Amino acid sequence: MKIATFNVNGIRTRLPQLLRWLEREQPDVACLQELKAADDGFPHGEIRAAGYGALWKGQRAWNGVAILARGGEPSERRRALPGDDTDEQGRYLEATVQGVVVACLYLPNGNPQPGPKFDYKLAWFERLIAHAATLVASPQPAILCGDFNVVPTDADIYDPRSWRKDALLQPATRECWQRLLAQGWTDAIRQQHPDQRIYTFWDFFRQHWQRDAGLRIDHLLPNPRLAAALIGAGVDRWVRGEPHASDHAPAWARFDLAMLKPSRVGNSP
DNA sequence: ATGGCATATCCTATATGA
Repeated sequence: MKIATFNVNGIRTRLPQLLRWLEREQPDVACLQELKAADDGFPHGEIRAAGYGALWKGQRAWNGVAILARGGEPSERRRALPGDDTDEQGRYLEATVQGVVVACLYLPNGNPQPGPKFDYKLAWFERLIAHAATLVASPQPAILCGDFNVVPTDADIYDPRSWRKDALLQPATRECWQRLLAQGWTDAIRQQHPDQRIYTFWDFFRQHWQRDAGLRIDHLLPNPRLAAALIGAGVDRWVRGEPHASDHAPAWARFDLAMLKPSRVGNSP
């Protein structure tokens, strides 16, 4: 089972690129972020025609997340993080696909920092950590994937010097990331490639893509039960080099679900 | 400190992104 995450940066503008990627890479699950479209602007017909069932939480102009499932329909579990009923932003969606709990998230950017946007980022992160605690120890396989807007270490960026004040590299941001992983989540790409420079985002400025000056901010975190079946991870870099590309490339992890022993939950004793 | 580019909408101007 190949699970992928892709910040499309506008799903209507990016639809041709998205469909080409789905056709070529055939992910079983695709978590999308930054739809930048309201619910009724989601191109459900085209995505269904490409062979994918979909759940989405839209928002006009900004944010917005979706979960696509190849050859089936994701089964919805939640449409927002718990912990703040006043938070209207479309940044979280959770569903079950083929028995795997898939959380699609778009963590706030947080710039400029310090300031209210950075406060919102950290508060959102705390809500994620609290909710993730309920998923990590589950006997059910689960995975958190999305645009975390976190550069975990200085090995995850081409050169940290000009980014030191950025919200993505702040010690407080990285401390939240460490605390999340300490629950037992596995950073799939880093686990599979401990020493490689791997990026998922290259901004549109200063020829950063052409110079491979990127950041690793899109992540896939399986819980211990699912991590036992992890057999590969990577980034579909070719997508970033396409005409009219998003500034992110899709990241993915592959699991051999046959490796999982039967769960005690939902099975006869 | 600013801007480089790209996307969105209240679209020839402004907010947001990372």
